[in-house]
Amino acid sequence: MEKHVHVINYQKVDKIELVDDDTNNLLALLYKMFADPTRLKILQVLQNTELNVCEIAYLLNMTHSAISHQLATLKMAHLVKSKKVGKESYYSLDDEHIASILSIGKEHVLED
Amino acid sequence: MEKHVHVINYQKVDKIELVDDDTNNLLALLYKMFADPTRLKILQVLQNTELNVCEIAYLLNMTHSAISHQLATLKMAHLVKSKKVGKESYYSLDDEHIASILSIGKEHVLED
DNA sequence: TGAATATATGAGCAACCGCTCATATGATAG
DNA sequence: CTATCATATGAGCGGTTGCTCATATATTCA
Repeated sequence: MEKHVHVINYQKVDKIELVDDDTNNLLALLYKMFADPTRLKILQVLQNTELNVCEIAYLLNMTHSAISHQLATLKMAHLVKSKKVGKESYYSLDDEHIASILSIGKEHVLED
Repeated sequence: MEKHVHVINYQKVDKIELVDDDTNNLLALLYKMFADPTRLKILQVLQNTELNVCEIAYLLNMTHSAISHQLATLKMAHLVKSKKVGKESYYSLDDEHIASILSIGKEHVLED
């Protein structure tokens, strides 16, 4: 870290409170789930209805393996949940904030 | 892509419309800006007031270079803007959706 | 002009990420 | 049981990212 005297307005700056690091890392982890086109598409198609791995792979035109990996990631982040029905696993959204986050993002993207 | 016959409910699935890829990639790019703890902190401190590079580096306890790089990234994504005042560059938020996205994320993180 | 300060920027590197491929697990049907 | 299908999972590889370090640019002041 540098040791110079800098142009810092301490009166202004020292009033600013930072979110604690743990919360911040969790936040970053959450947004990271939305930061990949594949995961975004998965979350989008699950907004309509629950789907199994085959159906998602078919919709996104990707391998089952790739989809399964991403679903595991999304599940760890508590954004989707799954239920077994026979051989298939049906996935659905597990968070009521997902739709809000997606729609605010879309507002930003579409207004340029 | 696999060639098997899968358990796909086409009646259900073929009704689902995907967002076009360009929009989707832009969306992912936007969320990527929130997916890093350093950038998150920068956006958080700028919610209070405009700040120069030194002030942000001081608040986050990081080098000026690291902060400057991240600010350039955030500027490219149109999330912050800057104005020159003498030797200093003052950065501020450049998007009214940032606060919304941050607060919804916080709701998700804090309710576990 | 020259020194000092504030910021920007390029190169480089370790760590991470998203895919593929191979393989394992688990369920159902014969 | 065995074969098959659906999914899960581990290893590994190429591309990306976020930092550091060195350097460049820009502004102010003596």
